[in-house]
Amino acid sequence: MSCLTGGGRATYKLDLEIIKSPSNSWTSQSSSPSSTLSESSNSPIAISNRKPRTPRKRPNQTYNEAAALLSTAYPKIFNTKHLTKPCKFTKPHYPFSYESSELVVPYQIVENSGFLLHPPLLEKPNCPIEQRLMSSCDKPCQSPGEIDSKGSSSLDVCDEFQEDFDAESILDEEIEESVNIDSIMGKLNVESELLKETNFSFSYSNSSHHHNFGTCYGFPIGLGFENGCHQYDFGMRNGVRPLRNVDDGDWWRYPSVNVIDITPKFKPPVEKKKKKVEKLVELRGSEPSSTKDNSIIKRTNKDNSSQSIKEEVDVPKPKSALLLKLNYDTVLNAWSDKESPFSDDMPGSEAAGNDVQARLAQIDLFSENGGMREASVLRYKEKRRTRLFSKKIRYQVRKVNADRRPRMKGRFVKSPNSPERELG
DNA sequence: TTTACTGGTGTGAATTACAGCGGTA
DNA sequence: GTACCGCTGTAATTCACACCAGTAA
Repeated sequence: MSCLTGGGRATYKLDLEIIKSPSNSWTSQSSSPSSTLSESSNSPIAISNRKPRTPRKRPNQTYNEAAALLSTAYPKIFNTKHLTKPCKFTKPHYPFSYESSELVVPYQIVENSGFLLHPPLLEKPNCPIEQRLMSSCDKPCQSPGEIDSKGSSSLDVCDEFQEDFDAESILDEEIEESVNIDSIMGKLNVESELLKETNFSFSYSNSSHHHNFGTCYGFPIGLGFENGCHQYDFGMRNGVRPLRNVDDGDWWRYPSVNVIDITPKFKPPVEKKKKKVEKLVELRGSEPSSTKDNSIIKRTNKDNSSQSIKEEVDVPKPKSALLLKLNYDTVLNAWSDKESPFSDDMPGSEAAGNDVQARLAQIDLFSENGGMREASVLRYKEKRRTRLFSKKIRYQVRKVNADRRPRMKGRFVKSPNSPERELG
């Protein structure tokens, strides 16, 4: 290596290029077509008819360009000063993977979108459900890095990820927070009209909006659980999800239930052709009965009250007896006197952190009001508050010495004041 | 006397993005 | 002829780790 360094940096690089290229083959200095020439076997002068490859964009370049474009077009909304270095893309998780039991609902984009979720942008969308569905349905290939807020608000997630991203911690978070009952308790304002022919169209209506949506993965919704006068429908993970019966204030920040875990798994179709044939048959033969055969639950909520009127055309009866029974009133009562676990001030809050132990001591773990859960949440918060991601320096003096030590290409070299040199 | 530790850089493995190609409808 | 899809190969990028000398433990 040292013998190649004669002519300075440029020569050094050129020599390396020549060495790395196959012998007797002339490679152009442009980076792209080398493979084309090398493929042309023996002839040293091989002319390729292939169209030269277009310059490749760097990863995240498209993202950055889009961000710049958006900031140019809408400087008030997309502020480039919040544009942080995008995180490395992770493998997209496929929401309907049948083996997956992950508790993620991919409707929020966190990674690589720091500026997109920055507080100025977090305005209430005009069309709530559309917003959700667009992130889940209209993007068949999940944007990498999409994660679910899973128990924390959008703002929390945003801050969390801007501060530090730790998959293990997220896993811990999900485990420790366990089942998100709170999201299950949401009361629905969803009116779903399903299954016209083979398409599932989701519709939603409240006092001011009514939206229809097209096919979304083609999964029927209507699976739910009953409790007293309520019947709860579970939207599919990428479809319509339960909405809280709250005022329009923060509904879009709330987490949702992962329906995959409570939905009977069924196998994907084996053959596309067969499916198409069945589809045609169904279209031709069973149009009148399609609305009867499929579960359709109409739910209207005109007065926005908790007692939503239910028009049940045909009660869904899941074949498998996987039905979640939830004592809604009891859960509500249990949580009524507790503040939301997601509304705390996170890392910076020293007072809250110092208070954790005291609060833990006061919690009756075996009370019927969920003391175990509160303790678990507090432990988790304390753990998250005190976790370290940076390198821990155990000996500060060694750091000082290392900083003073001379280096050559990052490696320590003998200092001019070393005893050996003095002796020599 | 031995060993662990300290930080910046180089390097190879791993990962990701994407153009190009062939097959099919 | 065209569009779509899946596969393959390559370039670009990220990541983890070794390396080095001096010194405290």
